[in-house]
Amino acid sequence: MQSQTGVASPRVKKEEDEFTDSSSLNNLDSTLQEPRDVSTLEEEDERSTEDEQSTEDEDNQSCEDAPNQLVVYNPVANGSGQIEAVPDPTECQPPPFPCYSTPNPPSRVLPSVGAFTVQCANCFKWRLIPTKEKYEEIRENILQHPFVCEAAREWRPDISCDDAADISQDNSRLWAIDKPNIAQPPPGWQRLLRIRGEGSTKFADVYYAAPSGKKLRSMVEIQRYLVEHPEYIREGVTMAQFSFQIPKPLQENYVRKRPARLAASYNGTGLRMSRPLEPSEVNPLSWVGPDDDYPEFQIGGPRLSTPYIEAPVFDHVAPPAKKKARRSKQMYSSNQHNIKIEEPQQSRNGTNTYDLTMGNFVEERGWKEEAVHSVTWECLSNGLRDRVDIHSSLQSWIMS
DNA sequence: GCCACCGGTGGC
DNA sequence: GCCACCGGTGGC
Repeated sequence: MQSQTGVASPRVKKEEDEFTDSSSLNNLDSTLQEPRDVSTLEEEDERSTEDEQSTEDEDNQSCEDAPNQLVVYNPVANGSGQIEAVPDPTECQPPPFPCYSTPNPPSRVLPSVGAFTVQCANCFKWRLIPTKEKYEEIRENILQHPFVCEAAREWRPDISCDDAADISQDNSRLWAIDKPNIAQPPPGWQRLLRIRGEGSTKFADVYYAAPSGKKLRSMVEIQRYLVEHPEYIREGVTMAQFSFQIPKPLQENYVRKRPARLAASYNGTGLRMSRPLEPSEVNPLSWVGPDDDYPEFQIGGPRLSTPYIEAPVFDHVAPPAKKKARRSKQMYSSNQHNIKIEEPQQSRNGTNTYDLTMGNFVEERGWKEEAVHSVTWECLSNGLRDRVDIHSSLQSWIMS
């Protein structure tokens, strides 16, 4: 995750936002654009935040393309988590809160989820999702049922792909990519996501709040709780309805890296196996610059990891071949393609070809999802220039 | 005393 | 490096 996004939000309260994350997947469509999926925004109920605004779409559309109506969640105005329709946002300005553009400004204010957005699989524009519940519903089957703008007509009757994106990634916000297909919590249960402060060892924590209010923080605790409260099991609650997968922040270095363990750096001979490769050594995508330079790189892409207990994943989303299967940056097992990677614009190094599977490529250190979104994939193995696009990603932007 | 939050670690 | 898990603890 290279792309970083700054964020900022003047949020003052700590929160418990939940943020559902999403992630994107790859698909093999051959479209011209990079598809991204969804992102939503949302905020936790009781907590308040400030309004948000939408910004131009990520396709670099201009402000003039602002939609006639945006769905903005205004936690202050209504803490219920409902969204507020804002007619004709004429300006595409940054959110009204302070910018978090500096790399890692210290902050003791816990960030919170400001919005959930989902990317349309057809036009790749990001659409704000009005409520966390709706977001969770979309996310649950995002792989099987990619989100499209038309689906937003449920809360925005006239929306279509012709409308400008509701929001785009920029430095004014911290973005995070959610995992796809995370089951909706059982009725009466709440899936809570708490974003940790910058510089923490983890980006966030997921908790489940049982109907009783009891908070559970791991599958082990869930299981134990269900055993102790068989009534839930009788009601149909199953372990498959829980997932502690957390979203990934797009801002680089948001999470403090854990010092490398000594043993891991050496092979049996005592020789250092390899130093961490600099992104630039490994892949051209590492050149991806700051968001400002490459706004399109900010989109979180598909995080092809396999959901914990979750539902099925696309076949071609090769199970993140556990990293151990990584022989080198290039060779992977099944699903392999010779992929030519081009930076769409501002290329600093032309085109490069790699033997990578989509999934594993995404797993490569350094780039991951955003990178996938920002490149053009060409399948060279069959002589065609098919584009390999990501079509479903979910993301949230975090308010701090 | 509780608990939200953070840190650390074992396993992969 | 990532993830799941859980212990510790500061603030209430």
